[in-house]
Amino acid sequence: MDTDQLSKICKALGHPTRIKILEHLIKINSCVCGEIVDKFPFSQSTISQHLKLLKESGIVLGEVEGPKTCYCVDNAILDKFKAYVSNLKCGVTNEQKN
Amino acid sequence: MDTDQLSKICKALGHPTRIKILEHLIKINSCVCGEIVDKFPFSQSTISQHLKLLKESGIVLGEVEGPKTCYCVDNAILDKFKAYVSNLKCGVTNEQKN
DNA sequence: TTGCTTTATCGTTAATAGGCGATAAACGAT
DNA sequence: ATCGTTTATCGCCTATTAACGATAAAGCAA
Repeated sequence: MDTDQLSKICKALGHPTRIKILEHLIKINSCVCGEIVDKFPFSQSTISQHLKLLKESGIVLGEVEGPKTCYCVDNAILDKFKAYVSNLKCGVTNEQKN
Repeated sequence: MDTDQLSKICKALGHPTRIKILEHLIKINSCVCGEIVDKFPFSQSTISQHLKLLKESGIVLGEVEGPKTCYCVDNAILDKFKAYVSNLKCGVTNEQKN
């Protein structure tokens, strides 16, 4: 993961609602858009937009299932993100691979 | 660390230049603004603005030393940030304290 | 086909971000 | 008191974001 991709993920997580959506997806593993809409005090279009940004950052995947869309976390990307953040420490910070 | 604070830090890191500045600060531990300006292809005002955002997020501290300002990482906040991200995993995700 | 449900997109508005040059402010030195 | 250095802020412009309602699009059911 390079700086650009990391910054995109961070940007996607730079909004409390999107963090909560991500945490929700992690917790229940997979979720249809409408169920997420029900959990938050925003309109369907707003949540759809948040999901779009999360998807564009790569941290979330969306799969169309009939008329619905099922969202889930991309665990490979999440792991890379976590690894990058974990490695933010003195000296070793700038040498992590992938 | 709550969702709002986390989202602010993520937002601050939602730009590649600010991630690089943070990594630079981590690597050399402490740095005067001018030295950072020299390392990046942007104007002094732009870098100063980036530093301001990093400072407002809490991840970076700025200390005035005479005519200069010395920036360094707030390791307590950085550690909390890293802990929060590390705990983003199935089931346990939403239960971490401070 | 006609409808129903679900989700994505469009259009709008207000606010925020990113970049710059110019200027102000703070301080040390002369 | 003035100058030089360093950093912060202002003003400007453009681009992006956040929110909404309205509408389109996709698929299932009858």
